[in-house]
Amino acid sequence: MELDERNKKVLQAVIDSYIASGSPIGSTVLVRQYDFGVSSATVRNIMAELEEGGYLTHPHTSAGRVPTDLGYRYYIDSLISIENDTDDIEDQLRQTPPPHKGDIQELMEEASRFLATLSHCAGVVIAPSEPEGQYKHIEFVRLRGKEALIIFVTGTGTVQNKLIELDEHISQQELNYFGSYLDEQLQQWSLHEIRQRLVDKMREERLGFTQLMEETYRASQEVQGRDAEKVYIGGASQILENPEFASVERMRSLFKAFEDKFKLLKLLDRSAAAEGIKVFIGAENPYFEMQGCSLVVSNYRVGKNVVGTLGVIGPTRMQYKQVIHVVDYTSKLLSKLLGERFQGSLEK
Amino acid sequence: MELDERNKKVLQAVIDSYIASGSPIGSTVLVRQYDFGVSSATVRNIMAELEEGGYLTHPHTSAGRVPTDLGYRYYIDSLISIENDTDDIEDQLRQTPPPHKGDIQELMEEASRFLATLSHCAGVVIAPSEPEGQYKHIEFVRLRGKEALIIFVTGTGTVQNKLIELDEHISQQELNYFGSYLDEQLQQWSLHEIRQRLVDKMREERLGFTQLMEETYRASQEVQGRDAEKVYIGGASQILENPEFASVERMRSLFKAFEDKFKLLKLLDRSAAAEGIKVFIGAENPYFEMQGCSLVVSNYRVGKNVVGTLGVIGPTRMQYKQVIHVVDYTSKLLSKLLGERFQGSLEK
DNA sequence: TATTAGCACTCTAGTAATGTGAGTGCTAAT
DNA sequence: ATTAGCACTCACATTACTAGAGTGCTAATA
Repeated sequence: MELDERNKKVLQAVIDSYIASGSPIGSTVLVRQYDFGVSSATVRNIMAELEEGGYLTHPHTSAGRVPTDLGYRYYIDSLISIENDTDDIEDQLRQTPPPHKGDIQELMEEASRFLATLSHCAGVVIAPSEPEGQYKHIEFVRLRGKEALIIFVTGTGTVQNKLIELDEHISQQELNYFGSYLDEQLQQWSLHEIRQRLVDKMREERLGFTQLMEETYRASQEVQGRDAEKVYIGGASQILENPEFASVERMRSLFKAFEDKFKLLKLLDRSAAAEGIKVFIGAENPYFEMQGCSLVVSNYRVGKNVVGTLGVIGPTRMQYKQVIHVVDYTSKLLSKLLGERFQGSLEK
Repeated sequence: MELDERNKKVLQAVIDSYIASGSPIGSTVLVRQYDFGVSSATVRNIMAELEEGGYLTHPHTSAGRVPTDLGYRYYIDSLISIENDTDDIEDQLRQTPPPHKGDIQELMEEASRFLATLSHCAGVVIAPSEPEGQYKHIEFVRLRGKEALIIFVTGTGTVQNKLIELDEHISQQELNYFGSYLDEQLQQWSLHEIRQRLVDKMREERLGFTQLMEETYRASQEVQGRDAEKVYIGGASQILENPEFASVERMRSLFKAFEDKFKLLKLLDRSAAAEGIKVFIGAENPYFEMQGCSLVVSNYRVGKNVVGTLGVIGPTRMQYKQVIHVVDYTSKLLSKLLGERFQGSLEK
């Protein structure tokens, strides 16, 4: 269904007004607030058309109109760019202290809180996966008995470690030897390649470190995914400020959903592939059965590589314009902050 | 005020019944449920006495009695041990999969969830601080430019790392040299002693590594506290199952409190000193202004050393008997699990 | 003297009755 | 095509009423 210019204007007005007030919008209120140059009766007719088109609904006969998911969709896709009054949020952006450098974990936590504070919704950040899994250094440390620790240091300064158990009784010297052997290899090869080469080496040469290699291989695989699995949720209580979550039942299910971070991960990961900002409205969210929630997601990158996802979860009735702006800003900010760290490692 | 045997029995009955039902307890209901051998009128008189003593209150004139904080206090201190019917919870304990070994972080997360599942409240665990800060190994890794990474490996296999910046341009060889020097020292000295010795050495001998030592010293201090600052909250949504948190306002403030992990940390740490299980009822909680919440805390240890705190946060009206049991059980379980890891390091 | 039966009194929670007002949808006039 | 006018609808708030659980007091009882 095509919308003519006037209908668009009314739809936008209804949604803007509804987002601002939270209660259904009636024709009289609308003409008083916006100046369409027509009477409320005409607006009523237009609204009826929009309802027929599926953009608006009625909670009940004698109530005003409320946007549907489709309405929001249209709003996001076609209407939101018409005007660009994001000055107020721009101010807030400048006033809110940005996440600062430090521990990667802290950075992620702060970023999620940053998102939450500015959007008044829950902020979500998925930790960066190491780009191409380049390691700068691999270290073996003997612990008691058969146990040893493999330490992976990435170019970004992230350190991962994994406890392994060795069958044979390998001395620290031997471990050091193997470690420096690996280090040498690391000068040329990415983790992915090393994995391959390790397996190859194991077949052709019968090195004494067969088992150790095998363990290292496994450990690197596990360690690889570990960071990427981390989901940081900040300011979840922000979302409760919203009147639509006044019902205890909804609140509870929302928080249950937050606790199941794995699902969230899947949800966000799904959108990581595409470029730019994505908005998922209400029932469009596949894994997130929570009704009445929207999602604004983007991803952040280092250089050309997308390394992580971040976004905002809030009620369907959220301040899309501002939230989109905030998410966009944060993703660029995070990319920049991470870029400063990664730079060195890429020129290795 | 002294309570005679019969009054105690009634108080216990009221609290038990109130904990079970959640609604104020009237005299008639009570005599029907428990057999005191007296009529409801007498029970009414007793209740009036108990109210005078401050153990019970009235929500309003024509309602039953509800325990006060003082009532709960008396219940915990004097009444709860009289009977010991924790068989049902014992069953659940056995049926719930215990936290298993693995990453320390995972272990903590699982422990907090374990607590939550069994107590139907929020579970809180504070990560173990390293006992006496013994390090097994210290490693330096050069990154780009002036940056370097110090890696601390504890006897328990926990790895901590800290990014530092060096003024001079120290080569990896020099770093290795200094690292092995430290490693050598570590054979004899605990971190605490090394700290001291580092400072001393810096004064008497004029080693070339002055700045590096200083950085290492600072880093170790920071790293030392880092783990202990971590608060794991599991199953926060469990607490919402409780009817007393039906009000959105209370729910919100509770979750806000959860987000302020630092306060929680203080709150729990305060109780870490004392032995055994501690119960803080309602307004007894100092930093936790949240009304109507109780806290059951214990700590866990490795060998003789208390290394961390764990507990449960729930409504004042919680199943104390069972929760206390669960917290006790979990603290012992965690001590055992950690003990298995630490054992090796202590015999170093 | 402690206990108990009986009864008047209190207060909440739930239900029904009622009114108000915002808002629609239709029709007829412009 | 637009608009004024009007009947109609429905949620929401207010009020009134009732039922019931529970207390606290008093007088009778063992």
